[in-house]
Amino acid sequence: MSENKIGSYIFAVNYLVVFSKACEYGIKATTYIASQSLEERRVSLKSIAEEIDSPVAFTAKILQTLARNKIIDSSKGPTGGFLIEKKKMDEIKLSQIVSAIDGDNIYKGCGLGLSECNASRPCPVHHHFAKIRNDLRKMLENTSINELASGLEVGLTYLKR
Amino acid sequence: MSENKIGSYIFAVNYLVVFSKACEYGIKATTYIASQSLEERRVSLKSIAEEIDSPVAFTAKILQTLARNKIIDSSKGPTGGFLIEKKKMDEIKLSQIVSAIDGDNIYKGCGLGLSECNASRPCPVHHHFAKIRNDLRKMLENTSINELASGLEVGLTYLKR
DNA sequence: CAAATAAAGGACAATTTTGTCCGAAATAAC
DNA sequence: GTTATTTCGGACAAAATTGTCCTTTATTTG
Ligand code: FES
Ligand code: FES
Repeated sequence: MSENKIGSYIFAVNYLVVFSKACEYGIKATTYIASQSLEERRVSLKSIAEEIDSPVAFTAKILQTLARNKIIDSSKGPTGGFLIEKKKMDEIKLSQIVSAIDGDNIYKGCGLGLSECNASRPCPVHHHFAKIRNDLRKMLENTSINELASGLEVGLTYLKR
Repeated sequence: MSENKIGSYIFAVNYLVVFSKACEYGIKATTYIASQSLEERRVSLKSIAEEIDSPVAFTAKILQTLARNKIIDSSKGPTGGFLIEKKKMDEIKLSQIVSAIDGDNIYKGCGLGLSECNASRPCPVHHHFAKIRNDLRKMLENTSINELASGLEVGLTYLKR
């Protein structure tokens, strides 16, 4: 992380963030749970946090949100843990995870923070921006958890470094 | 802004943020200053903040940073204010503003927060993500302030609403 | 039924980002 | 030189996000 000064204060940089931390953890957790569900294994909070390299308690909050949104299935008690039904894996898209965690009305925002992105009254970067944002939206809507989990299972992708 | 619950707390959502607020204000301010500089007018902090609809004191910090980075020119005293030399406008790209405010090593980050984005050890979304991030980088590197300022001057684009 | 286990949930703490306030320094006009 | 104006810079405050701790609730096993 580079440090840069703005006025008197220093603030550490968060890259060209697209997802919040909560979302990052949510996507990674869901992917990991799915990959284990492919093998009929329920996974515990602890093992998830370890596998995706995330703070345990914070991850718990996110999993609760995902469970309330029926994206993942949770059960308490011994042998409990998290699971995703195989038949649902193809239906669950990245966009749903993002919506569950960061709320709806996502892709709508103006790149320069205008209260509304509107092509008939565009901000200076609208034309440049809209295409990229649209590509991102499409990508999120077209990418299924099944796809991500498969890549992980086969050892093609990784969840930590 | 939608409200969404994560666990016990409620947090307001910041869209699929790409720029920080500081960056947004920086881009808008620079664009406005440039559009006025095309007409040989220096502009004051106050008028900038008003025109781009941003908090005055916070905007001041950002303008200071941009001035230190020689992206804009500032002068004190009566008749003082901010200015961009016409001959520099073609050279100043969005990427420079972003770097000045949010620091360097921007476009490098992994979409899922891995410590490093690495194609030979990719995260599950790397393949989907890299293209979008690259498009964004190119866009920022190719868009000049002159271009943005011209659109604004002609009344094709807007800075608030 | 008791004990052990694991998620749910509430309260709270740390950090980061955003935003404010106010005096200092520079400069132009008188 | 004094005054008015405008940016600079430091300290501080608020808000949002990220992260922790601890108690409760559900469930399995013996
Ligand atoms: S109006 Fe700014 S991105 Fe569309
Ligand atoms: S490794 Fe995650 S985006 Fe490249």
